[in-house]
Amino acid sequence: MRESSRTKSTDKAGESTPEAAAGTPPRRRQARGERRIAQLLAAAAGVFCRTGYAAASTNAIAREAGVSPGTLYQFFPNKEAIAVELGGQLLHRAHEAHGQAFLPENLDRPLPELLDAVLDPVIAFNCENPAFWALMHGSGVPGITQEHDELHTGMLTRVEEVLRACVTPETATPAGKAAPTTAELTHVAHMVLGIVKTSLELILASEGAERDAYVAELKTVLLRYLDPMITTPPPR
Amino acid sequence: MRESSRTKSTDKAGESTPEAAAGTPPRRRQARGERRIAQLLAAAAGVFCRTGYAAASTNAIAREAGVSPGTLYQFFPNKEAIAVELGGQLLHRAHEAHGQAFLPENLDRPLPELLDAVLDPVIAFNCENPAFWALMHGSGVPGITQEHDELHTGMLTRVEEVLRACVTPETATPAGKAAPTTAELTHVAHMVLGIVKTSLELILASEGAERDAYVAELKTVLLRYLDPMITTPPPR
Amino acid sequence: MRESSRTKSTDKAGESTPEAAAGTPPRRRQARGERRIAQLLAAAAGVFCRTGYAAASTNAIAREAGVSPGTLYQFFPNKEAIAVELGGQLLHRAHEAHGQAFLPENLDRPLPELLDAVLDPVIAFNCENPAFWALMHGSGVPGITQEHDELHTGMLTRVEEVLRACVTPETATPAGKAAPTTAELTHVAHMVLGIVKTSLELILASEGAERDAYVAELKTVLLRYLDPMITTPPPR
Amino acid sequence: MRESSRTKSTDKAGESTPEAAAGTPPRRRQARGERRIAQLLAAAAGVFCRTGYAAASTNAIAREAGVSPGTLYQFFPNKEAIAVELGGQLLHRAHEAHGQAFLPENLDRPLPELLDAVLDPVIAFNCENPAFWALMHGSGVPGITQEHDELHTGMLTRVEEVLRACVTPETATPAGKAAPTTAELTHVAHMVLGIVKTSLELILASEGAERDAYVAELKTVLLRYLDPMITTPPPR
DNA sequence: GATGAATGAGGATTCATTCAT
DNA sequence: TATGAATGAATCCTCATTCAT
Repeated sequence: MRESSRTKSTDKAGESTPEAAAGTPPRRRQARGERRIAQLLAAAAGVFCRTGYAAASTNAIAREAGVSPGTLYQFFPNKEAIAVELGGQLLHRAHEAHGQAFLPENLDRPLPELLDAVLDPVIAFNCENPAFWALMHGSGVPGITQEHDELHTGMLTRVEEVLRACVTPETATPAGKAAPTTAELTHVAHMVLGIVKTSLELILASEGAERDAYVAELKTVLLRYLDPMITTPPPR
Repeated sequence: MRESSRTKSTDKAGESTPEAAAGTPPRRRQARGERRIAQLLAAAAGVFCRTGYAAASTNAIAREAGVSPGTLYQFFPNKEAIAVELGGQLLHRAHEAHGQAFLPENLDRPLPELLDAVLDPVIAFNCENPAFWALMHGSGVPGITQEHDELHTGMLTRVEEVLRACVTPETATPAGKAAPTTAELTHVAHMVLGIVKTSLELILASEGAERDAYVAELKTVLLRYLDPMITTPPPR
Repeated sequence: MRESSRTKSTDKAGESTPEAAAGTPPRRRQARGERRIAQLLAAAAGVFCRTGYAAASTNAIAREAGVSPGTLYQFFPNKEAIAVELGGQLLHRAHEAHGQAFLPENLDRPLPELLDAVLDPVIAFNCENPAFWALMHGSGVPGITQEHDELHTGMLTRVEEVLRACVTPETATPAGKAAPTTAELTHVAHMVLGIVKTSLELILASEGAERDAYVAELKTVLLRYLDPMITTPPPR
Repeated sequence: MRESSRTKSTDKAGESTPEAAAGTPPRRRQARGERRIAQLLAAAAGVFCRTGYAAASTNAIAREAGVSPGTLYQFFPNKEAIAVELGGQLLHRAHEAHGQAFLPENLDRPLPELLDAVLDPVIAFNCENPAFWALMHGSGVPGITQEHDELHTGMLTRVEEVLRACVTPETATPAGKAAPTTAELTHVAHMVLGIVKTSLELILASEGAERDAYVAELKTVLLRYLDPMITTPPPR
């Protein structure tokens, strides 16, 4: 009964139009639709942000976008699809943002710099996309949850990689440190992400100097937490 | 549109019953009411736990409690009031459970012991009252939020007090540490609570040895975070 | 997500009421509900009759019953359930009505009388329950369709039985008639039912003398159709 | 609320085109329009067949036709008009197909032959145009109903004519038969059409040998029904 | 107090129909 | 003409809340 599936035909083949003469470009229609979709997604982001996914009504989203409910349903088969699409876009941007955070060259830098390099893009992204937060936590939408879990797992993996790289077994023991097991590393990675997450909440909820203070505090926490288990890279 | 309003003042001062002599029926009435309320709150706890506050319907709560919706409304003016009351009770139990955590004598003990003393009851309480978690986070309801904020503020205050006690200005500077400002203390307290909260999520989501590992990890994080700003109490 | 399932608890245990004193009969509530259900089914019958199942709106049914849409949904989980319940009741009555039509003693009577005996109750039932018609044909509801198919198959079987009884092979050939095969009998039964069905439409659409005329015409058709293949029972 | 209204008078008188000289473009236009209409009607036939009239959406028809909804409304003022036009065309084809059935010379042939002559084209037509069936029965739309009634009345009239021709009063009484009144004739015609209709359902639902069996059965029914009231034409 | 029926506004979704391009 | 976006009323259904008994 569902029709589902986004429109977004994007087939700008041009010449394939039936009974079209020659140089008649029958696009431009898509453009309006594309704009509407962006508009609707922006509206959805706002509403999700303010009320959360569950409490957000499609009518409210349509109203926020300045269109009728029917128009919304011309582009999205249901409320969930809006969240999925928006989530997908945000996730994509998140991946991009995080991509530059985990550059290999960062691994050689001392922990404070590494934290800056990794955290700053993540924080910036979340500050610029507050809807990301609203959608990812407690949307209850399978599609979103799954994709978010993938993102989360990805970050977990990357954090673990960084940790593993910084806690090389051979250099681990001068001061009698025991190299952590894989399970321990995973726990640490979970804790790190959790700390980042909870700090992000504080950061997003504040602004200006206070926000900066929380950013600094987050870095302090992680620095103090991780420093003892890290083999400071020798000065090159 | 929202009604809010506290409910059921629960002030069973006892003396107010006019025809009270010994074990008379009138007492029965109130006792039955108390029982109903407890029944309803227990049901609400279960439903909130399973579905979250927003998705929980009053009818579902009434059904879970084995009573009719009308009966529910005999004791609570609206859905919000249930959450508020439940939150209040959980808060109360939380205070009871945590009460011993913040005993003044703990303040004199070294940080690791203090952390044990404070965190263990908190963790135990949360493990035993999962509804507490469900209610406090993501209810989005003004009434709840307020109640939760009170709890949160209370804990914040206590944490701040502990911190302030451990970081007394006069003893602060031997190693050249600058005494933190009130604002800084508040930030730290927020961070500490956030870390506890996020760790609690990991703890509640795991069990057995893994749960223990996360508990240990939480303590490690806080220890390393707070240790540098604490004036180690001199051995008595 | 659906709750489904009729209410109709009907548990008039009486004494089982919690905290009930003694002779307090806590029924009577059911009575109102039962009445409402009947009311709603009657309203549904009317609306289905006028507009057909698909075009009938639940709001229209509720309005016809003089209640709010919510009330309707207190008793029926969805539109389909109304049709199923109504269909079930009508089917039940239909079975009752048809039950007396196919009494064994009718088989010995001459064809005209047998036709009277069988058709009159069927016709009467359909005239008194026009909703039956509306629901059974083209409702598209699986539950209904299935039950109706069962009814139809039942009637088919009974007609076949009657035919088989009246066309006994041993007496079949005095005039050179060949005994029909089972497949042929089935075809005949289908035709007979089809003729009844189509005539019923004409009968239901007319009234008074015209209706009687169509009834007579139906019997004429069947008489002439079936007579040649029937072994007239010898006068007792 | 209903719009009704016939559509697309299709009066391509030809002369009305101003700039018509020979094979000029203007003609093209109309030709294209004709093609579009045919396309749309074919699509509508398919959709009506699959889902029935009520459940068929104009968007679905447009999609099936490979055009946009706007285009559809360029040729038909509303959904009803599509059904009416399609019904009209089918009716037209039906008339063409049936035309030979009611040829005057058939009236002189003995009933079995007459039945063959009349029924075979009707059956063939319905087997080849299943949409006809879907449209005519259960559309519930005034416009359709009217159109269908016209068709039905037309067939009724023809059947009545045939009957009247075969049951001429003057030749009616040799065996003591009373000439039927007009009202009686109408009833008989209705019954005949009903029998054909119901048999057609069985025929359309089966295939191969079974279908043939039902065709034969239909003819048997009608033969036995009508034979007694027909004055067998004397051999010329 | 307790019950279960009653309410009605509100939410998601559909679809015939219109409009700008 | 053709397109696809836009509309909005109408549909089914839910649920917090109230009411009669």
